[in-house]
Amino acid sequence: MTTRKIRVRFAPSPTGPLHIGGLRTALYNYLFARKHGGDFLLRIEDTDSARFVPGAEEYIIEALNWCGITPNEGLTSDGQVLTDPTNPEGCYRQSARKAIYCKYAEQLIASGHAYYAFDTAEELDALRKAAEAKGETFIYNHSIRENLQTSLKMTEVELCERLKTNSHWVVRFKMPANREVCMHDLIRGDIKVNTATLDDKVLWKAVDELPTYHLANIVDDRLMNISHVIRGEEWLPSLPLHYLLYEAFGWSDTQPEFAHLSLLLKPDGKGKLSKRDGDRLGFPVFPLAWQDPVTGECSRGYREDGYFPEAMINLLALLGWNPGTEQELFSLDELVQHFSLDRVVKSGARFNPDKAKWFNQQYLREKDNEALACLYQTELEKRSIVYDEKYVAKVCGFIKERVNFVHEFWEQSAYFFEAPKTYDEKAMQKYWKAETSAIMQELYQLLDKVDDFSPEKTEAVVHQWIVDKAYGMGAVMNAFRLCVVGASKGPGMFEIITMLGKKETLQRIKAML
RNA sequence: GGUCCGUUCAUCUAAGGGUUAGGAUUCAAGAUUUUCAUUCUUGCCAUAGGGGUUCGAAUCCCCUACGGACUACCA
Repeated sequence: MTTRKIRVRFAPSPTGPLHIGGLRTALYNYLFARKHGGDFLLRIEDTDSARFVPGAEEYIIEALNWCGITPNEGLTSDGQVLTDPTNPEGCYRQSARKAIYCKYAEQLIASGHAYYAFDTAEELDALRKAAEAKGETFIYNHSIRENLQTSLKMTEVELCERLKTNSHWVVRFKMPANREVCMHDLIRGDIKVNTATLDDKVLWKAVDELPTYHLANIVDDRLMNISHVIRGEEWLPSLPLHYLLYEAFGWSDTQPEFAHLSLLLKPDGKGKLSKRDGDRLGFPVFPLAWQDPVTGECSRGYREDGYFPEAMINLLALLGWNPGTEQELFSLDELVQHFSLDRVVKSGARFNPDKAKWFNQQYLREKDNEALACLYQTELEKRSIVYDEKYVAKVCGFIKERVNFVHEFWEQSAYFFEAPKTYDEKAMQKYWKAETSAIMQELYQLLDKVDDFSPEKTEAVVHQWIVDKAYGMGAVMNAFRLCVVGASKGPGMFEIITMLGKKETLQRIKAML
């Protein structure tokens, strides 16, 4: 192992909102960088002009920012570019780096590792169909490139003429006919592929006159001194090409190490997690809500659904990685401390919405009452309910173990702010008997005489009365709860009535008489 | 079809040749509580199948099955 500085990048394509699988990739990159005191850069791979979606880049940056996994180089939260002083290019959006890639594409052609191809999409389509009809697979490689319109069989002069008159050309990589490529992946170990099964990938596109992922990615990783490429498994089949590209450029010595992460799978059924699963099963697949600028279609987000970013990070971290201990709750800093690539799981992980909720619940409970009150206040304001912070904080303390999300607070605590409007039917049937009214009447009179409405005092008085009359704890308290809460739920009754005060408590009993 | 990757409870995962295969989520039961929730206890539930190698295999090798990714002038 060399002492090379650890530098990793998250390199999304701005073709839509960032998926939680992508977010996990970003997280692992971030953790790895911080663990080793390295750099984490954000590079935007916008070389597909056809699929570019306005707003996607901003979305990606905001999502990373929300999770607290911000890059220390490249595009940052406010769209500002943080530049590494040793990187004179200083640009992290690939569309702006066209001239750089152009130079390297030419270098590859000059060295005989790539060539110009003039066939059109239609011609290739026809060839593909013809092969299919014969039951064969069409591969654009050595066996076919000699028969096609390429620079390989043209003289310098012919080529110049052709390039002048025909602007429609691509640059393709000249894949060796039969070579074993031996690769190494930090998660999967050694992998071997024969180039005979590979094709002459397009490196430079004619349609938008931009490089493809393969070229831009290799050039940038080299120029930006990337030491480790941590990316999704969907790139594994391209790894031989990437190895060969490094070799063709003569860059094998500084070639980064690779780690391919398995994909996130659907909670049920077959295949990888998709946007549709979220809609179908009722959970978000995106960190932030997103409205498609073209169709206007809306997708929900974890943030808007009430998840805490800490919970999001925690659950994503454990989906495909484990610390080797039984600890499950990790702050971002703790994750940094414990993270290691060799504890990343090889197999794909099904996403589990239940566990996601559980994580949120854990984090909600750990928050102090004041912080929760602050969040709850905005909910209360929507209902035009005004109470002071201290009261709301106490309410939060009473209910935080009964909910998973802040938006469930109201359902669990409305009775702290207004008298019940309805009474739970099943509870009424169970606890409201023929004699209950009379007992509540007595309770009303009993409490009316108590001036100190502290939990200790009211409890002492009511207990004594129940014992004296031999009414039975359950019979009285459950009915009392129905009067005050309207349902069979909530913390201790004496805590509740202290919060409400004497006047409100008596009114609520009276309403049931 | 081809290439590559993968396969331990329903789900996320631990066990890097020797354990009654462990934990968490979900689900179920019980205890506690004036109710609900919490908490606690318990239960259900797994090494895909078949061959090897070995005194001994979830672990190493091979085959099969299944799953996934890729197979674009998309990333």
